[in-house]
Amino acid sequence: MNYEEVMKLALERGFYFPSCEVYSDASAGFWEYGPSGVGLKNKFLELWRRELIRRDGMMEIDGSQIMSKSVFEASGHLGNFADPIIKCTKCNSTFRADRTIAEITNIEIPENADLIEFDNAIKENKIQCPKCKGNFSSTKKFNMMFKVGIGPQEEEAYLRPETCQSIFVDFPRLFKTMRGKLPLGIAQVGKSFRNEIAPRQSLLRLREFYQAEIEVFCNPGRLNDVEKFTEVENTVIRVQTDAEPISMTCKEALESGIVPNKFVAYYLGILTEFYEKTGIDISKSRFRKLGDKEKAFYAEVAFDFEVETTIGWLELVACNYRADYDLSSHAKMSKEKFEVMDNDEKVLPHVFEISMGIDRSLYTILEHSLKKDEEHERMVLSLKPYLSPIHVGILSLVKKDGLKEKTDEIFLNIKRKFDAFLDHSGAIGRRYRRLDEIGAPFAITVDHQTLEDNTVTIRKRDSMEQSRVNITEIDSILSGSVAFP
RNA sequence: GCGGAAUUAGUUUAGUCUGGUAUGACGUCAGCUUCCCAAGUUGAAGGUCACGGGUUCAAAUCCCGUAUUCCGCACCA
Repeated sequence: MNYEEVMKLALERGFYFPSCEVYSDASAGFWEYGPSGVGLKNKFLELWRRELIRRDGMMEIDGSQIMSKSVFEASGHLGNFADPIIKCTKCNSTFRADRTIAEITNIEIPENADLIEFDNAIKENKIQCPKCKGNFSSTKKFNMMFKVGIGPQEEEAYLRPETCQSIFVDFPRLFKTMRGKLPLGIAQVGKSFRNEIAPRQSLLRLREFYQAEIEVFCNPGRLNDVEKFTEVENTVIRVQTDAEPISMTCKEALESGIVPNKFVAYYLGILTEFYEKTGIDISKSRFRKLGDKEKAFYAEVAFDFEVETTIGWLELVACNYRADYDLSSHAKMSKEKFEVMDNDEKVLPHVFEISMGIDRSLYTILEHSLKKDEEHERMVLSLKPYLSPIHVGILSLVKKDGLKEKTDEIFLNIKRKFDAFLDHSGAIGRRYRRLDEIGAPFAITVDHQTLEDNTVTIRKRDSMEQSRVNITEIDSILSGSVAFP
């Protein structure tokens, strides 16, 4: 299904909707999750924990969203996260100074150069607005971080533009107190904030968004010393270096040199295995190897995990080999020691990052799972059972003759263990359709036969098939069917 | 941020040119009916027509501003 269909479902069924929508001064780029969206998000994260955090023996932390100025001085965000911007005084259009100058004059000025350099280049080459030939204002820095003032002195601090900085600054303590051993993965789920110039397309470009980030700390001398690589060596990943993505096993990707070492190959492998279990169509995915110009300022090697949707390829995860960029910067700035012992060797660990955009992932899951069943005139959200906001609908075929009471009793017995939804009202077909739209994989219906022999029917969402089971079996059937893989 | 289009109930939509407080569908709720796939039937709730200002006896409708959404450009760690 396309963006519009997903949007309609999201609004009608409580997946997500605009923030503060009752006020007309609500800002762009802020959206909230409704009950169905939260259900899906929580289960997605539980899957993430199982497939990445627990599988690899990582630690998870939960850091502050507001962090001090020093953190971002060290991280480079205060310098590099800002673009040099010029504005046309006539038509008010905004341009990147470095790119506009390069386009018109072929003079390359690094984006973190002194602002006066841009101004001089504009003056000397008489650069005018490409749109209206107007004159440019002097160059300014536009920083995408939200600045906040702490306490009555309004001490300068920032909302984090990525969650991972807490992982870096917490690393020395975590390594010491949690008996760390390289390689060590530290993960965090939380919100990040970026003052996007043009937020758009609901969950795809937000100013306040969820990330699930993993930073794996490693000994740079032992990047091919990865025993667990055998677990994924035959896992097929799709990699794109130039024109088209190609399917290959992790082993082939490693041997061909496209992926630099076993360490990176292993994580690309388990990441693919995770996404496969979300129900996203992996045949529409690719790890796109980024060229020097596209990479973030801290990355040595970078792969974007992207998935094709009806609105194009979406970047869901950024995989960056950040080397010792972060730890050495924080060590220098804070004067703390970030080296650790790896066996008998003292090393400043390198970092491989798996930075996942949760909101975009959820959108993609919805788009890939939402299907139109023409034959039965219905929309079906074919979520994996373990990701569905509702596991099971508990329905009475009719309300009378004690069926309602029996249905209530069944609901009461399972509601703490499963996400169950009780529904008595309206035609049975409509109730099934409603459950189909929020992705509930099962519906249990109480009918007259239930009162005679204690059995109910259980309906499967995708096939619409029904079978009859004893009430005492419900728990074990559901437990097996909605369990994480 | 620039240019264009749009904004009417939970969703979708008529009405806007030609000013007189709004139409239909689906959905929701309650009842009747119905032992299995959006059925039938009776009834109900839900809109200060995005927000602010102006013109007018009167504004969803005309004018101005703002916000948001979508499309293109630009941006995107």
